Amino acid sequence: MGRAPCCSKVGLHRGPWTPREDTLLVKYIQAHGEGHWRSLPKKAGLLRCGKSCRLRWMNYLRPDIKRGNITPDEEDLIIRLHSLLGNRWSLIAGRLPGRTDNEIKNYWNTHLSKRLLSQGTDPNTHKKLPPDNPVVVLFPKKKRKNKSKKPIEQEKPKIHLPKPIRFTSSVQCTTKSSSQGGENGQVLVPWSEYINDDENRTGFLCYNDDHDLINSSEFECQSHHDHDHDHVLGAEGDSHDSLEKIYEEYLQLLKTNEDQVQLDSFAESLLI
DNA sequence: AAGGATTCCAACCGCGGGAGG
DNA sequence: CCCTCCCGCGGTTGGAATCCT
Repeated sequence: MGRAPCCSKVGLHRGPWTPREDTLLVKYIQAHGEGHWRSLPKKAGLLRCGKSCRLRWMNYLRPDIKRGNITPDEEDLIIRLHSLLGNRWSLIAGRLPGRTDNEIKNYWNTHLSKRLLSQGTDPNTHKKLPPDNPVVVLFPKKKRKNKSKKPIEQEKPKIHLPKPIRFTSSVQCTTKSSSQGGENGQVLVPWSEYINDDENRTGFLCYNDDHDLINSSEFECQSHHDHDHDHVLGAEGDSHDSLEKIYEEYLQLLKTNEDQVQLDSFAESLLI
């Protein structure tokens, strides 16, 4: 007998979220906090399943999401963490302030894996491909209907690490200065219009003409986050050093778990 | 300009694991 | 233990946007 679906699909909205749905979700979470996703939609007045609400919040509406291009430093860190951790996107995302696992996964699949291949590196093993034996990688051209589960998973080192820590972002604010209207017809909705914010946060949800959320990241550091990691992140504008420190921190963790960990040769070479 | 091909990413799906009864 | 519920994760998909011919 199969597992029951997470929620009844009958009568529930699917597909892209509307600004109104975003508003309802943000308001509810601000008032009641995250969690209890299963019951959240009903209480919030949303015709969505809990998973959909959670995903929308985690990947799009959270105030600490950093939107915009992945920087070269972030790319470098993603590649190096992927070489150590494999497709553990949530772990990788946990070390990239303001980035979500979904975003990193998408970026890897659409940009980084292809770039590694073009550079003659196997994106799965991070080893150099033999030049006389080019691997033909079949990127799915379009819409595979075959829903068969993933094939044999590649061997990856078992790494026992603490749960990833989400960093709240203190990202450079591109729209903060334009208090009511963004550029190019963007509509900036102050966060305070969505929520009763008693945490003294500032920022906006930024919608364009088509009501697409462009940016919701313009927040100062929030009160309830791990201050022990603030120094790791460092000050704004010091992202390169911060990312380096994060990577160093990972290496340190790996060193302390050497008896549990079988690193692949690439990771081992990094530890020397 | 048209329309087919490709890219990109938000959203969905199913599974596994932890917590609690 | 076993079962159920819930959450979070990683793989996959749909379709809008963009590119190409």
